[in-house]
Amino acid sequence: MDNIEIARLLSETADLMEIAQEDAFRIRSYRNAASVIEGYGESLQAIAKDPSRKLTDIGGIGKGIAGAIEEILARGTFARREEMLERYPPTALEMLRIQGLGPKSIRALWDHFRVSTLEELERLCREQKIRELPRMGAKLEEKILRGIQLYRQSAGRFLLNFAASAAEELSTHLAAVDGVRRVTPAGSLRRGKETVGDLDLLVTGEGAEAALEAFVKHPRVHDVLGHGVNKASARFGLEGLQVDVRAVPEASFGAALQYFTGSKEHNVQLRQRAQRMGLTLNEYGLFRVSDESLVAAAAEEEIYAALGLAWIPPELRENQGEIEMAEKSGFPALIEPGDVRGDLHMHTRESDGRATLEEMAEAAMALGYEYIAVTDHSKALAMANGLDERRAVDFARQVRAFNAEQRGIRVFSGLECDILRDGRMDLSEDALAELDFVIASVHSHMNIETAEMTARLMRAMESPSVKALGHPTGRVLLHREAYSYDFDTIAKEAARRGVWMEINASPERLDLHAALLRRAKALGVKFTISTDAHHLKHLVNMRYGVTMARRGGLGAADVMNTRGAQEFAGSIRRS
DNA sequence: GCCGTTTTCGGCCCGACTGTTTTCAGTCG
Repeated sequence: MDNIEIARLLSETADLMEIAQEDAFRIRSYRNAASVIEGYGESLQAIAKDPSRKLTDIGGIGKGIAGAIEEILARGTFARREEMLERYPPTALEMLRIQGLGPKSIRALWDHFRVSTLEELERLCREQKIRELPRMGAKLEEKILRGIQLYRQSAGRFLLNFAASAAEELSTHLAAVDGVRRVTPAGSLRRGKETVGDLDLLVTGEGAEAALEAFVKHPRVHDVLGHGVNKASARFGLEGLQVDVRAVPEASFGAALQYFTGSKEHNVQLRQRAQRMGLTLNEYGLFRVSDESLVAAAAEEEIYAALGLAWIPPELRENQGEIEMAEKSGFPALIEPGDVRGDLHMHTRESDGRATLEEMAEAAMALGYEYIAVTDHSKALAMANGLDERRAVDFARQVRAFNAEQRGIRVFSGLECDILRDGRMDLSEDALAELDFVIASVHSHMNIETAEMTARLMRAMESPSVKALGHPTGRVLLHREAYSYDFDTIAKEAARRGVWMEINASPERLDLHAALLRRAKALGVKFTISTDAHHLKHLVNMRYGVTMARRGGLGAADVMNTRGAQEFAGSIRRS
């Protein structure tokens, strides 16, 4: 039982307690504990086992929740959660994910209709029954129907970091089997797609068949859907991510990797190309049609080369013009994780982060960064304890003192300043001018009309302090659509003013995405890649942002935080 | 349920929008 799962059980229970309308502060304690545990560096299981340690020494965990955690570690659940699940169906948790439905409405629906499935809820909306309840009407029925639709679209897909950590866990497990030569993720995970439907793992070596056996016996693998000598499929973890493990002969590894990496559309194009050349391509290799002789199979590079193409980075294999590029000129070098020299968006305890400035700086230094910008929220985000003018200026002073100590990393004082509804900055220009690096972000009024949102962002960029637009589309993967504005207009203006666009590396956002990155780059925009870390452990999410940049065809030169500290400092200096 | 203390009980974050109302509850961030 790892920390993430403990956190999930606590947070789930908090959701159910909310439906049960229990004391709001008690619920908050559960949520707070869940968030602390999720970001906690050490395994709670290890701490619980160690007689010299106490769970209650962790801030946010008191006697009650420590008891719950011990119960979870002993038997996988705890009394209050079980009690809640008896009162409300597990679908109540699903309903909470539907936008527009909150705990009170779910409670009312349950009390009056005993709604226990999404299908029933959908039917009640269509039959216009919801409006029979107090304070509920036609608009809400429509909103719920839209919400259910969005929920269904996102169901069965998983965030990139979830798929990556599942892949790592399983790869380690399978690589330990005797005779296994290598375990390689393929599919949308290898392409770095924002969300992953299922996970493909290729295993080579004499032990490959034994690895399939080990896979289906893994403690977190269940619901085995199929298990032969070449392939095993099953579900992984509580979330039920489908995983396909394939045993692949070493001699055709390249062909298999190419085939199972996809995308489907990319592969269709490749096969058509092969056909035109009198060749045929499948997961076993590239063959001559005339005499069925093998042309290439062992390595991807050989296959692409035999098709007259430069090797195509997996992130680009989406049939978006990459084949034409591979045919003509090949690719300019894409940005690599090692190119990034600093992280320019993170939060500390000053607002809604979990660590201090010093802790963040130290962790960033351990990652090899030369500099960071600490960018807490501004006061409009009251729930995040955002900074007002006085605190922002104090903070800048604090950062100057930190830098004076020469601790081996440079910190830029920053702010993620809210863009108010009318496009004004949340803090005065005087206060913003004290800071080194101001990101402007939208966190409210996200459903306004296209024209109004466009004007709002245009006005935000008028502030001379604004250096970058944070999470520029505002999308939250599997949860919320991007807000609507004229992207080209904003990108052009950003390019003209030298305002950079952020690639937010948080796996929930990955914002901007590939298509908009291409568009913005073509319009002359420069970018930053930053993690938006709220915990120390979020700092490692940088790699997902780099993946996104690669998918958008960016090189190191397009990204400002690949510059060394000196040069970067020069680029944010006020003229 | 946690925390911190003026140490065992009181405080814990809040503003705005939406859709439903006719003064506000529920949701969201």
